[in-house]
Amino acid sequence: MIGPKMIAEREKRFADALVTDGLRMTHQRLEIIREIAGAEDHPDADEVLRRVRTRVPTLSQDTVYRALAVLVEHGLIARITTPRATRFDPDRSPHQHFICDSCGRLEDVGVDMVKVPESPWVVPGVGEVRTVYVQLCGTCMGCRS
Amino acid sequence: MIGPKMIAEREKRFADALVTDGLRMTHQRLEIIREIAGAEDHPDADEVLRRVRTRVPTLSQDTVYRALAVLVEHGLIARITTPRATRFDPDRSPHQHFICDSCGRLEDVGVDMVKVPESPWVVPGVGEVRTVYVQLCGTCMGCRS
DNA sequence: CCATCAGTTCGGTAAAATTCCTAATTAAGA
DNA sequence: TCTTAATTAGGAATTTTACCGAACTGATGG
Repeated sequence: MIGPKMIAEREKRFADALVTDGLRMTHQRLEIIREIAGAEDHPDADEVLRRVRTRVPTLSQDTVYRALAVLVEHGLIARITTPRATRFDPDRSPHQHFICDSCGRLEDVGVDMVKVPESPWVVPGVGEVRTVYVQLCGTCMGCRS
Repeated sequence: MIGPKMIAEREKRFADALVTDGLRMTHQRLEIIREIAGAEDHPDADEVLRRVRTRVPTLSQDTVYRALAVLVEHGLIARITTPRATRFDPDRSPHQHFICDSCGRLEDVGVDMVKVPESPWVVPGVGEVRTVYVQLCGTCMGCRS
C-alpha cells in the first residue's frame, strides 16, 4: 500500500527526470506517467493503454510502448518479464515478486526471503551487476485449494 | 562446462521421464531433447529449431514449441524469460543468471552471489514457492569497454 | 507380427505482442 | 510569436507463439 502523497512525489520525480534529460513532457507521456506511477498491480503495456485511454481516447499503442521503454531506460520503472506477460513496476525499492505458475498472479513480497547484496557489485570475468530481479515461482493460495 | 557423460545421462533422464508419464518418444522429440540437453548457451525456441533442422529438415516450429513446453511442464528444463527473448536452460541445479542490459548476453554464475533458501517453502498469505529465479542484470565485460 | 488408435507431426493459418513508418502535430527555446 | 526538432496517431509490418485439420506413427493387445 502506498499513499497519494508518495504517488504524487513519484509522478513529479519521473517527469522531472525525463525533462532533465532533454525529453519533452507531452500530455500523453504525463498521463502514462501518472498511470504507471500509481499502479499497484504491475500492469502490462496493454493494460496501461486501456486505462489511460479512458482519459486520452486517441492514445496509440506505440506511444505507450515507447513511453514505458523510456521510463525503463531511465531506470525509473522496472520491466518484469514473466512467462505469461511483460509487466511494469513503478516501485524500485528492494522487494521481490511471487509468481503463480498456474494462474500467472503476481504479488510483491518483502526482502526477507532471499538475501541480495547491495548493488552495484562486480562478478569477476562476467560483468557489473546493477539490479537483481528475484522471482519466487510456485502456486498461489487460490490455486492451491 | 559439462561432460558428454553428464549430457548422455540428461538425455536419458529427460526421455525416461516423458515416457514414464505416458508420452511417446518420437524421433523429433528425441532430437529436440538431445539438442537442449547438451546446450550450454541457453538457446531460444527458434535457435533450437535451427539446430535440430540440420538433422531433421522437416521439423516444424510448432513441434519445437510443444516439445519445449512439455519439458518445462515436467520440470526437466527451465524457461528463462528475459527482456530480449525467452530462452531455455537444461541445468536445473542451483545457479543464477547474469544478463547484460545492453547486449542481452546471458551467462551462468554460481550461487555465491544471492542466498536462496531450500525449496519448497510457504510464504504466508501468498503461496508455496517451488522455484526461485535470480537474474543479475547489469553490463557485461564486453559492453563495459 | 499385425491391426488399431490415441498421441503426434506437418504446413498453413491465426493470434498476440511489439516495432516501424510517414505525415501531421506540438513542446520548448530564441 | 516563430522555429524546429521531438513526438504522436494510425496503419502496417514483424516477431513470437499458439491453433487446426489431415496425415502419420509409436505403443499396446490380440
